[in-house]
Parts: sequence; structure tokens; C-alpha cells
Amino acid sequence: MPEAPRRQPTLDEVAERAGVSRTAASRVLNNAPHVSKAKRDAVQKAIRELGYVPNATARALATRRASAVVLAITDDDSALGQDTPFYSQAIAGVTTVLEETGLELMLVLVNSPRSRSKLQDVLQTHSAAGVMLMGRHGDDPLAALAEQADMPVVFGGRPLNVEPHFYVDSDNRGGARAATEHLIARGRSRIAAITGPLDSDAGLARHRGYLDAMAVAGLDADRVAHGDYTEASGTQAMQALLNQYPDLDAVVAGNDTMAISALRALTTAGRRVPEDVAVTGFDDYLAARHTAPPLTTVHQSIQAWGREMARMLLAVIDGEQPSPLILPTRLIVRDSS
Amino acid sequence: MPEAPRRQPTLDEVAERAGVSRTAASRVLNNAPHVSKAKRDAVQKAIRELGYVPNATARALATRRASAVVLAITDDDSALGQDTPFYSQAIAGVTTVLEETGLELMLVLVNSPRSRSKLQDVLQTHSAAGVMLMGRHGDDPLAALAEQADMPVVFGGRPLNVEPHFYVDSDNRGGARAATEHLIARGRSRIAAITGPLDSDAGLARHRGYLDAMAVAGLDADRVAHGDYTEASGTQAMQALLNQYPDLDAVVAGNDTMAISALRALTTAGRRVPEDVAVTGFDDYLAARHTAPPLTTVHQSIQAWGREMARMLLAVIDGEQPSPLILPTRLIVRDSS
DNA sequence: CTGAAAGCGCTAACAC
DNA sequence: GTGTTAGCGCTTTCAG
Repeated sequence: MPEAPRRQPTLDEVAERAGVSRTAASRVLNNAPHVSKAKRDAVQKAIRELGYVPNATARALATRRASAVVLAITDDDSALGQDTPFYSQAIAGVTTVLEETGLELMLVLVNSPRSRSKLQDVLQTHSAAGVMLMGRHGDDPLAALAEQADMPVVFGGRPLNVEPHFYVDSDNRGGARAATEHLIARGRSRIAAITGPLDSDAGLARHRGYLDAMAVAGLDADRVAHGDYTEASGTQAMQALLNQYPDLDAVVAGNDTMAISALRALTTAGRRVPEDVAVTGFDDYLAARHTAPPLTTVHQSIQAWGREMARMLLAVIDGEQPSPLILPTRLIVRDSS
Repeated sequence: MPEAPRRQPTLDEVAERAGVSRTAASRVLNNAPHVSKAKRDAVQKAIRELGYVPNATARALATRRASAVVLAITDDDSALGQDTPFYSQAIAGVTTVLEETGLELMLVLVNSPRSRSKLQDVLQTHSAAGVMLMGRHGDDPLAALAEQADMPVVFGGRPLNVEPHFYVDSDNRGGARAATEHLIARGRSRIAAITGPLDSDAGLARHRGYLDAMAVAGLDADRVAHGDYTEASGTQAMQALLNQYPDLDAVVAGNDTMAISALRALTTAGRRVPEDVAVTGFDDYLAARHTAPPLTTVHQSIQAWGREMARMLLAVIDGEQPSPLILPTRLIVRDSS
């Protein structure tokens, strides 16, 4: 048997081989009606024999419908490069759902003028079937642009400058509140907070959760320092708190990274955790399980985030109007509190 | 000013507006020769005024050249979903390089029959400009298929069943050897190893590095247990080693995750780290800095991996024949050794 | 330097 | 049911 020609077979070749018109072949391919069983079988046989795979590009051009969705991750300086599994978990969730649909996943890291304008092009030219936008939006104009764009867009997390129609978010407020309540229940009362960036919805919400719990308990919620999710900021915030409020007996941090560095700062300052000061984090990264002592923290499933974002996008693409989704968080109590 | 029509402008419209032929417009777009300066300017002006963005799909169809490369991540059960930043770092590196080229990034998680056949289709139909393949290849037939595919393919890490032309890898052997030598230099002699999966090149290479160092020092390298990079396997391996070789005074683990659980197993068994037993890991995840005691480990820059993979792929796409690249690793000494 | 014409591979009316 | 006819928006010979 001679080598088959290297070129990919086209639909015309399939049709010819099956002895039918290209139209019929096309119909079979998209299992459209108006094809006799006989032809249908013949075409399918030909497809199999030729190893035919439809050309997605040609199809996209003809149907004016893109075969890919984009996942855009906006973050100041590529938090994707950070040492956290956040985005890869989201990606895993997204692909899980997309896999069943035949849609491709295009990844765009929005961290440069160039990538920004690329995303804008997508939004403007509708060169994708839909867009998922995640990352710390803050009041990024891109978020507003995306929301206005006349195409399916879902948000992961909420931007501050627009109220998106479709989004998935974690119950940040509830999670932070639960952590704070837990501390209160354990008898702490001089509870400090190390917040994340307050120019993002998640940062704000987490801080509000803390305020909620403190207010309900009638406790003083003034012991506050601000960080930006980095280790350095956590250390610094903890030191500042220790200086200003040496009497504090607990601290709820806006994420695990800051909680971990706070833990160290406390130890360095001679405070015992949790005897003298209890600490809670947020996110439940792997590292949280391995600190000394292990960190009490608020768990959220980022993979579920990704999954739900993708599902929601598919629904929007199908013309539905899904409601926003707030994913639950769960307090994981370990020895640091 | 009335609303502009919603539809995206086409090249014909640009041409018309500029008062030139579509051919000329196309030439300007691809800055091809044979266009007078006057026309060139007119076209560029029209492009700007109309906000024209070329339709990538149409272009791809006409040129029979794809505008995207795929990053395929093969892993038994979606290690992407694991709690490690590995893949997101690689992705960050890849996008950094791709950004400058106008190529899109398609992500394929190869963890199901469906996604496997999807990747095969890409390989067969050349529906992408190139493919980067990373993950634990072992002797995955897909690796062989990819290497044979008549299109640009570069590997991240080396498969066992084929010798790829183009790949990027870490100096696993050198790293493991350095860690072991460090232990030896510190006076340890009854050094055990917890290996990663030995059906992957990285796992093997790391184990060989250990053997190298032990051989050179004339030490006995029999204290070996096997793991699969998971916490559970690390714990189990450590316990087995402790049973079989209660005299061990150090252990080099195949990755940080196993090292961390070994650390715990040791502590639980009443051994002090590093006084009684020293421990080293591999990878240098965030968690390694926060264990008690902090973990001595071998650092590798996964982002560099991604970057170099992308660069290499671009070279291959351009018809070059780049040499394989072995990225250096670096021993990070912390308190666990 | 210039433009007309012929597709890339597929789908979508529209008649039969 | 069936096939014919036009394109989707862009590039690329190929004559001028």
C-alpha cells in the first residue's frame, strides 16, 4: 500500500469517495437533517477511511463563529508567575468543562500594553466565541469595556467600576466573617486585621467580613493594617500592628501569604502562636498546612471557580441569562488559632 | 455623528476608503513591497480611521498557516489542579515570549481520551503553528507521535520512549547530585533517597544524581524508597525507610512535597531535623520556605522553562535547528540540612 | 508599481 | 431529500 498523500483530506474528497455531493457530506458532518440513511452511512465510512478532520478555520470563516473562547487573566505583574497555584487551578476547572464542548481555550495574560490591546481586539472584533475575565480587576477600564462588549463575557471576581451581568465569585465576605467569628468564639477580643488591597472587590469584601463579625460582637475593629497580598507587606503590616496595638490577641489576614509572614513576624517578636496571638489566613494554599503551627484559613475551591465560569460562559453563549454565582467558602481550623 | 455600523470593517472597505485596490491594501497590511508611498499612507490612514483589525481566521485560511501555537500539558490526573504553581509558572514564561510575536496560545490539558485525540488531531492536521508538550511524559505514545509529527514540536522535559530533537529540560541530575554532595559535605553518610516515579526521565535523573554523589564519595546508596511526588507517598516512603534503615542520618527527596511530608514523618517518629536527620527537597516551592525547619532544596525556574520552550518553538517554526537546552538548577540551603 | 482573478475549505440559501 | 450556487475575508499568482 503506497503512502497516502500527506495533505489532509477535504470535505470534497470525502464527498467524492462517498459518491455524494459536498452538501450532503457537510450535512452529515453537522448531523443536519435531509440526508438519507444510506448516504449518511457512506459519508461516515468515507470520513473514517480518509481520517478526515474538519478544518476548524474554514468552518469558523464560513459560519462567522469562532471556535475558541478566551480566558483572560489580568494582573498587574503576572501573578501567574507568582508562587501560587491560583491560576493553574482555575485553568484546570475551565478546561474540564470546555473539554466536552469542542471549544478551544485561548489564554491571554493581560499584563502589558500589548496584551491589553490584544484583548481589546478580541472584544471588538468578536474573534472568540466568548471571554472569561479573571484577576484583580479593581477599576480596570478593560473590565468596563468587556462588560459593554457586545459578546458573551463572564467575570471571575467582580470589578469595582461596573456591575457585570455575569460573574462567579467566592463568598469572600462570608469567609472572612467566619474566620473572625471563630476567633471571637475562641475568646479573642483584640482582633487585628491585615487587609489585602482595598481597591479590589475581594480585598474589600474580606475586610467587610471582618468588620461584620466585629460589629456583631460589639468589638473594637480599629486594629487594621493594609497589605497587598505579598509576604513583605504581611511582615510590615504585622510589625506596624504590633507597634501600634501591642495588646492584640489575634489577627485575621487577607490571604495566606500575608498570614504566613505575619506568623513569622509574631514569632520573631517573641509572641507565641496561638497562645499569645491567634492567626487566620485566606485561600488555603498548600503552604498553609505546613507552617508552624499549621494555619487556620478560609478555603475556597479555585477549580470550582474555573468550572463555574466556563459553565456560565457556555450558558451565555447559548443565549441564556444565568444568575451570578457566589461560591461558598469554608473555614479550615488548624493550630494557629 | 451617527453610530458607525456594528460590523467589523473588511479589507475591501479599507481599500475603498483609501481609494486603492484590495490587493494594495493587503500589501500594506503585510508590509510587502510594490506599493507607492502615497498609497501606503492612504491605506494606513484608512485602517486607522476605520479601526480595522484583520480577520485572523480568514488570513489563516488563505495562507494555510495557523496563528496559534498550542501548549499541551500531559499529566495523568491533571496535576494542573494540584496545589503546585508548576504549570502556571510555565504558562507565564510561555506567554511572555509569545506576546512579542502575535501568535495566540491555545492550551490543551491532556488528561482524558477526548483531549488526547484532540491533540492528535492538531498533530495530524497541523492546525497549529507549533506544539509545546510538557508534563510527565514517561513513555506516553503521544510523545512519540508528536516527535514524528511533521510539524514544529518542542518538549518540556524528556520522554523516555523517544529522543526528541528539540527540548528544554532542567538539570535534574546535577541538582540532585548537588543536594546529595551538600549533605555529604555536612558530614552525613547514611543518606537515604525518596525517589519520584522512576518511569519518567526527571524521576530517573534525580535518582541518578543521588547515586552519582554517593558513588563518588564511596558511600552506600542502598537506602532507597520510591514515591510518586505526592504527600502520602512521601510519608509512606519515610516510614518504610525508618523501619528498614533506622540508622539513616539524611534523606534526599525527589521533590518538595515528599520532602515536606518526610519532614513530618521524621518529627512524628521523634527524630529531630536537622540534628538527627537532614532533609533536602527539589523544586523550591513556596511551601519549602515555610516548613519547620525551612527546607533545603534545589531550585529551578519553571518560568525560564516556559520562556525557553517558547523561544525554541519559535526558532523551529522559523526553520532553525536549535540545540536542546538544559537549564541549570541551584541548591538553596536552608535549615533542614 | 498595480490590480484582476482565482482560490483557502467550509457552510448556507435556494431551487429542484 | 438533493445538489447548485454563492460567498466568509484574506492572500497570491499572474498579467499588465
